[in-house]
Amino acid sequence: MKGQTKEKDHLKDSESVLTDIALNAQLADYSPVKGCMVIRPYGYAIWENIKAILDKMIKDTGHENAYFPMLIPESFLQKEAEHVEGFAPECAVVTHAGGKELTEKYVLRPTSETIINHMFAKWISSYRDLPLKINQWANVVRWEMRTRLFLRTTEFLWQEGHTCHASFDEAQEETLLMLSKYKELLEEHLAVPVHTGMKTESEKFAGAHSTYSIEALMRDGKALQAGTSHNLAQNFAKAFETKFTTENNQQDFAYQTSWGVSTRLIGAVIMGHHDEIGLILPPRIAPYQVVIVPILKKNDENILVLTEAKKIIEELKALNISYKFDDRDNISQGIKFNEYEQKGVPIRLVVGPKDLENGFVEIHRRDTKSKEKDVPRAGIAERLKSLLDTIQKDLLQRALDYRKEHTQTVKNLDELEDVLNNKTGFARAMWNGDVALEALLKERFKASIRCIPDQRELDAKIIPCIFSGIVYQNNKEILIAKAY
RNA sequence: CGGGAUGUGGCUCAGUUUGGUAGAGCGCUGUGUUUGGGACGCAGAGGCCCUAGGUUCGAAUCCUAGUAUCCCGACCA
Repeated sequence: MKGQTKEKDHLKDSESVLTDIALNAQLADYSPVKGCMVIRPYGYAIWENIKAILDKMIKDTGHENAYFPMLIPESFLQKEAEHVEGFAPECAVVTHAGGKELTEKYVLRPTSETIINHMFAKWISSYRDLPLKINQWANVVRWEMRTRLFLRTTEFLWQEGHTCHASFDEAQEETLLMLSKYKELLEEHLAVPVHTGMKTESEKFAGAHSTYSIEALMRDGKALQAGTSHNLAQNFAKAFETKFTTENNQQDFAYQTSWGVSTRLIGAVIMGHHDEIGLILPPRIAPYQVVIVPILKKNDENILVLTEAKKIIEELKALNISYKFDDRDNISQGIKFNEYEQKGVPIRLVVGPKDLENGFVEIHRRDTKSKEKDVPRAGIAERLKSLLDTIQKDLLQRALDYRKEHTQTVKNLDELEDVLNNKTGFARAMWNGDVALEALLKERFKASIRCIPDQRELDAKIIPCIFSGIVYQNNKEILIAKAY
């Protein structure tokens, strides 16, 4: 009892919500190395589910998986000026191996544009070799000063897509296509609504021509960049001489893209769906969608209960519902209930002797915390299947409603301050594009321009630039928020 | 890299002020009684007290240095 109260109080403290949920739900644990985490089986299962969905999307859009090495010659990073400047401070470097100091140092990949371009240059010679569309699932290392479980760890897992095209427009099309796939992944499967849009110069990827991102809103009112897609144009191709012969027998540099999402998505799910008890998982990525808890009594009734539970399991399997059957007899059901609630299992199905006698079972919905007794045993699998769909939809709707409540249009800095400090969430505004004013946002409000959204909602002829107060039709619409 | 906190059985911590050779709760093992929302009894196992020096007859405790992790800022997916 004491433990329960303590945990609940803990969760109210928003600063430790992420840590508490990740640890309590056994998604991850701290490693002996600063900033690194161990992804535990339950957390990794979520990643595997996300990975399976996205991997199919990637393949369905014509990409192939490959694997490039983790060690990159240090000189590679230096070939692209902006790139080295952006990544040098956060690179871990291998200086010794085989008991000797290395002549050329190796960088643990912070991202793979350089080594991949080195290979692309060898593989591409003609426009007939294009487009070349590669993806890899890998780990990367970025020596961040401050880390948080899932949201920012020293080593993390991700996928990075790298493509080469014969024209800028084709690369641009690819950049936006993958951005839209990310949006689909987040909204349809993780139930996390996102804004798509372009990053400002100061926020774009080091070495890119332009960067697009998906921006999600967490339940604490902060924004999270949940994925990025870059049009690299010819920046890396020029640095690595990734050239091809055109149809007209001219030499041209390849037009490239890169795009990635990481285990940060699990952080997005945690911070996007939770309550005072703990995690709430969307059914489509839950390691198990239903947990079956039998009520055991150490007598003949158990045989009935266990036999019936096994039958239900067969029915769930037939409908492709993933499940966990917890028949441990040394733990009371109360503890089990609490454990699976903290883990965010979408539905709990309780199978007990008294209910079964009357042909009933009991269902508990994690997202609404509602319990339904006397649910007919007959047709339970179909009932659960449709309930899972409902939960998936409701979670997205809940997040959409939350985002709507926490998005305001602001016309001046006072209104912005009110949103950032009191209402929290996104502020939608107009901006004249002045970089100095963007920097002021960070200094004065500790907020940033999350993106120039694709979905415009403001009228540039009416809403003035939030900094200058001037109305001008070429002002850009922006989304401002405090971010992770 | 600054600021703060903390390193004691698997976990959460007490003990440190005032040195005397280590405790509690939970968990774990066995066993019995329980069982429809966090049960209880009995019997057990389990600890280089972060590391290295120093002071002392004697250090978890005092001194010095180091180290690690967490939290808060500057940097970032």
